[in-house]
Amino acid sequence: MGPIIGMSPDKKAETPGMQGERVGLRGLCGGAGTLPEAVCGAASPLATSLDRGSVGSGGSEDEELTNLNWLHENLLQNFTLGGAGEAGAQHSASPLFDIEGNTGALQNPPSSSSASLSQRDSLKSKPPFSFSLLIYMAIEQSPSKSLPVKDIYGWIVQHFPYFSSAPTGWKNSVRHNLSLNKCFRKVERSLGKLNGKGSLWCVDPEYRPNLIQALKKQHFPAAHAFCTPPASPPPASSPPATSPHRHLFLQGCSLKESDIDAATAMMLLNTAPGHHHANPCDPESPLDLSRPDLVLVSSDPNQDHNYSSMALQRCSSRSSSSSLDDGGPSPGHAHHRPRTCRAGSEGFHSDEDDSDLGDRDERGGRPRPAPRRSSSSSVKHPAGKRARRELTANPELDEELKEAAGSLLHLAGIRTSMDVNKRSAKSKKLNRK
DNA sequence: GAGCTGCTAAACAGAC
DNA sequence: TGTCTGTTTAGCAGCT
Repeated sequence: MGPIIGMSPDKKAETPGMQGERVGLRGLCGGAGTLPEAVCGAASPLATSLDRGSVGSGGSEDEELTNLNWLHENLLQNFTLGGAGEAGAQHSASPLFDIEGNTGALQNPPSSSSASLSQRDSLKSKPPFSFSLLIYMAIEQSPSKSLPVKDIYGWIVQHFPYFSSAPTGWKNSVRHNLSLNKCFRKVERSLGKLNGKGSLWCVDPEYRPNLIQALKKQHFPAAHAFCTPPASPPPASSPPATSPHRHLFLQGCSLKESDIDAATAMMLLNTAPGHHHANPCDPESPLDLSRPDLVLVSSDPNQDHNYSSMALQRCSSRSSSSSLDDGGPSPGHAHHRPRTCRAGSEGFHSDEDDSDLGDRDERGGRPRPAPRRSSSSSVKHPAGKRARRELTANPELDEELKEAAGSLLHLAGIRTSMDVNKRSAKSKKLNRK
């Protein structure tokens, strides 16, 4: 996978403030970077960045420091503030949350220091994340693990004020990413689409590891902020986009600092105990979020674990390219449609057999989508997928179905992926011998 | 230099 | 009708 650092080094003259953050995280963490590895190292990147950020705010900080500031200001602030910082997060000049948990920082007007000036400047900088990661973060931070495009916009704008003043082209990019990126799946919003147009978008669990790995590669130091619980819990009325942090705080502290990075932080969003909950803040959500069985992407840790375990295994067995788009499944794994969720349904892939009929495009086996203007049909697909996914959300039932389907297909002479896996395993063993 | 990846812009059509 | 949404294509640039 290529430059996942995203917001790729600019090709054009962009909004002011871009030049300072051009170096990006790669510049930070690159071995040849001007900053020592300690900045990106596992020892205490957060403290380092904070120290540097605070020290460097007054003077001849280089671009890397600017980036650290950016990380500090944008991410630490927005993430650690959580729901409590909702109002503040909407304003680029919102005060930082003290990493030590001291909310006293909230009392200090940001305009009182020179650092706040740089904060405001950097907040208008383009974040060093690719759109796919931004979307991923937005979706992952939603309680329902699914968001409509509009909410994704909102999340991005809220957490990255750069986009609030940026030309609207980025929205096109977001939509483009949602459509094109296999990591994101469209979900039927509800029966009848009572709540506006568009669908919900969720992260394909199968590709979540890819996204996580992409985040990992960013060495997102601010993720360590997830370890720092806020002094006061966010209000219950905290918006869905930030509420998951509460869970993050709960679990993050038990982890080694060195083990925590953006990826794990994001994972914690999903694995924090008791994470699954309804979305009280999203009355519009037609999904009954309190019922994980109805939620396409379950937020239940166990469910999700089972749900994506196979995908994880597969992803781990895949090439380490960590491509968001195409780090995807090996050719052996049928992926007829990018958004088709196959995670957790290994061996129950009757759809795989009928799929792959279409040719794949040049990018890593992603099937070329249906002819143009097929959006309506593609929208209808998730229903079947959802049903399948809901079935697979129950491991026992899933196993039964797998076996039943496997038996039927076996009788019919169709080799299921389960069989394929078994055979491949056998063949591997034989080959080793 | 090729291939891959990501970003951007544009066009188009359907849904609301 | 206008806006939003989703899809697709194309071009460009950076990285490996």
